[in-house]
Formats: sequence, structure tokens, C-alpha cells
Amino acid sequence: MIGIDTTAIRLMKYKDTLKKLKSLGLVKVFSDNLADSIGVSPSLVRKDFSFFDISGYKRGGYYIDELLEKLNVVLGRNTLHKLVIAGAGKLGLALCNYKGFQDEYIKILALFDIDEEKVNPESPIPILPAESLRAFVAEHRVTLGIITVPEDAAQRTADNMILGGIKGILNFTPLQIRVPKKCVVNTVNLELELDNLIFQISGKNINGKGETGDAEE
Amino acid sequence: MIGIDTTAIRLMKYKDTLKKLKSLGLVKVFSDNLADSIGVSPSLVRKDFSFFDISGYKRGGYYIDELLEKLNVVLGRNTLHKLVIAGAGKLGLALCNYKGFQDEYIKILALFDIDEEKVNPESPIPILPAESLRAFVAEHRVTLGIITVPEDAAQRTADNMILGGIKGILNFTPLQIRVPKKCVVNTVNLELELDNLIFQISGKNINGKGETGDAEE
DNA sequence: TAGATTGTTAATCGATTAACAATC
DNA sequence: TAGATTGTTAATCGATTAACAATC
Repeated sequence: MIGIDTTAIRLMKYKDTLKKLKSLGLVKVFSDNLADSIGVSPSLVRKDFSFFDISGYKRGGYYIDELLEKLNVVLGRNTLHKLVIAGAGKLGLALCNYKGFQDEYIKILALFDIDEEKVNPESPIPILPAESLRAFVAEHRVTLGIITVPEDAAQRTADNMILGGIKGILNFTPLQIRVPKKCVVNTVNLELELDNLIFQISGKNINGKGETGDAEE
Repeated sequence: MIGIDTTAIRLMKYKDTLKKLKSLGLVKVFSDNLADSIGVSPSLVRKDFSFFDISGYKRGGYYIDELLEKLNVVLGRNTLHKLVIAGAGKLGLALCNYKGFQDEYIKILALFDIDEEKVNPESPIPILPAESLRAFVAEHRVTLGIITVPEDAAQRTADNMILGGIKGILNFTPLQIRVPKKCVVNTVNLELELDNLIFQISGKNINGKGETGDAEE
């Protein structure tokens, strides 16, 4: 939620809608349709596409297949992304099996843990010793890493990932991780998500100053 | 990331900084200090506080203890919040043990699952059958729910939670859940977080149009 | 052709910052 | 008192929307 690019998120939502429209047999779509489906103005839809040099047909809208393909390119979904997870605790294992991460273009190669008891190279997705992280990443040219290790090991783990050649990190610790400019860290702070929920329901009960969510009647 | 109130997030960051300053022995803080620590202007810090009727002392800044207490009230951290988790899969169990959720003012009362094999009322945090969710929530006056069930059961689960009296839901399915206006749903879409990371590193490699993260050299 | 939709420029809106009077 | 910081109003900035010429 911090530093997240709102345009990219809209592109992903367009993609979702397009997939649903396609499954209904539709072939073309207008900026107006997409705008309605995700709750923005048609101008913004056109501007988003235009920004990424995706053009439609005056009077004819956009062809769904064509649009999907172009969005996939922009979103990086036309090449395979290799991924490792540091930390084979409950969260790491949960993410490893998370359905949303099973995708043609995402491959989870291994988990890593410092605890020898957890190491198991024979597991369907091997669990390897933490000290082999950097070499593994380098050898397999892994580009994405997920960090679910304890807070005090987070920065060290990130450093190793980056030395190995990882370009993007999804960080599940509440810590602010520092990386070189050429890399990206996105932090998912679950604690903050819960805090935020508590704030919102507290606000609703006490006075009108709490913010409204994405709820509807 | 969607519909999140940026002010509340800043308040939480102020709180974090304040706790750290306090642990260093500091007693007072100026809007300038807090602004630096979270990367906004001092005016915004003062405006945030002023919005919630938190006032300081001209020339004297703010007293850390006083500020922390007031922030806790605004953020709802002065009363106990009862919580249940629907779905005792890997993610549900991981969250149940998540350190960030262990807090004086948060109490996880139970998990619920439709799978009888998983049910275990004797577990430290009991795992109960899904059909008892609504009654349990009502009986214990639970106000917060976390949803980690499969997508197709998400809306039904949310409905039950709300019928039981839950006011805020943290939704881990990619589905848009509909709730009455008096309730709040925040969605943590892990799939989208990974997608977004992929977009960012793809953008960095292909052209200059990808967005930068919160990284630094 | 007439009508409809894109692509883009100008206008609006909201959030953040700068500036400054009040005052300790 | 003189100097420094708050609280708030005006200015700025960026993101979204409205409007419209181009054109299929």
C-alpha cells in the first residue's frame, strides 16, 4: 500500500475485466465499459492505454484479445519469472502453496530456511539451507524474492538476494528494507492492514472522522 | 492497497517513530522531527493532528506520551478487539500465529473451517466447524473477521460474519466482497502485490515507464 | 453522411506544501 | 524580549475528469 503505482493496479483490473468479458464471448470493448467496471472515468482508461502506447480504433473501441496481449506485455506477463522464498515458516509455506501465485509465468524454485530441521531438498518445492540462497539465486538467475524471515534477519536476507541478482523483493516484515536503486522492494505489512481496519471501525463508532472503505449497501 | 486511508497510515507511522523516540529517552517532539522521519512536510504532520483535535504547545512541540495516548485513542487501540479467522488452511494458521497480530488490544478467539479433519476445539486457539461461525461471533461479540477461505466461499462467509455482528473484515481472497455500508472490508490481494512487483521490474528493464518503488541507493 | 468513439488538451478536484500570524 | 514552533490559510502540485477535435 505504500509506494504502490496506482496506474499499474488499474491495468491489472482492466485485465481482470477483459478476461471476464472474453469468457462471455465479447470481442470488442469501449473505454466506457472498462471505466464502469472499475469505477473511473472513460478518459482515464484511454489515458492509461495511451500512456503505454496502446491504441484503439476510433468509433470501434478496442479488441479484447489485442488489448489483453498488450497489457500482458506491459505487465511483464509474457516472460517467465523465477521466484524464491526466504523463510520456510508458516507464512512462507502458505505463500508457496498460494493459488494466486500458481501461474504460467511465475515459477517458485525453492524456499530457504536457517533452521536445519526445516530443510528438505526432496520436497516438491525444495527447502534449502539459508546459506545457499545467494549462490542458488545466481546460478538459476532468479529475479524475484519473497521475504518472510524474522524482522532481524530481513535486511541481511535482502542483501543476499540482491547480491545473487534478484531485482524485486516482496517483503512481509514490517521493516523498511534498503536496496539499491536498480531494485524494487514492495512491503506487505499485514500488521498495518489490521491496524487500519481497527482504525476504520473505531472511527465509524466514535465519530464521523473515520474513513469509509470500499463497502456498499 | 485499494481504498486505504492514507491519513490513518501516517498516524500509524507517527506512532512507530514516537515509540522509538520514547525508547531513546526523548520526552518532546516537534512536527519537524516527525515530518523528517516519515518523509512528509511539517505542515502535514500538524494538519493531521489538528484534524483529530490533537494539539501541541506553541514553541514547545508535542509531549510524546501525551501524543501516543491520543493517537492510540484515534487508532482504536484503547479497547480490546475480538477477532476470528475463517479458514484454517495454511494462510489462516500462519496469520493466527503471526507476531504482528499479537497485541494487548487484539485477541484471536477462534478459527473456523468447513473441513472436519481440521476442526480441533482443544487447540490453544480452537478450530471450530464453519457452521458455528455466526453463533460464535454473536455470542462472543466479535467485531473483526479475517477471511482466508477459498474464493467461492468468501461472500457467504462474509455474510455470516456480518449477520453475527462483525464490523470489519480483512479479506485475503481476490474477490470483491460486498457488505452493508455500516461495515468495512479491506482486501489484501497477495496476487496483485506480486503482479505489481513483476510490473515494476519489467518496466525497469524494458523502458523508463515503469514506476520506482520505495527503494534507495 | 450522421453518429459514435478515440486520443488529447484544458479544467477540476483533492492532497500536500509553503507561508505566516498567533503565541509561548 | 527575541526566537521558535504551532495552527491555519493560501498556493502548489499531481491525478482525475470533462470537453472536444479528429476520424472511422
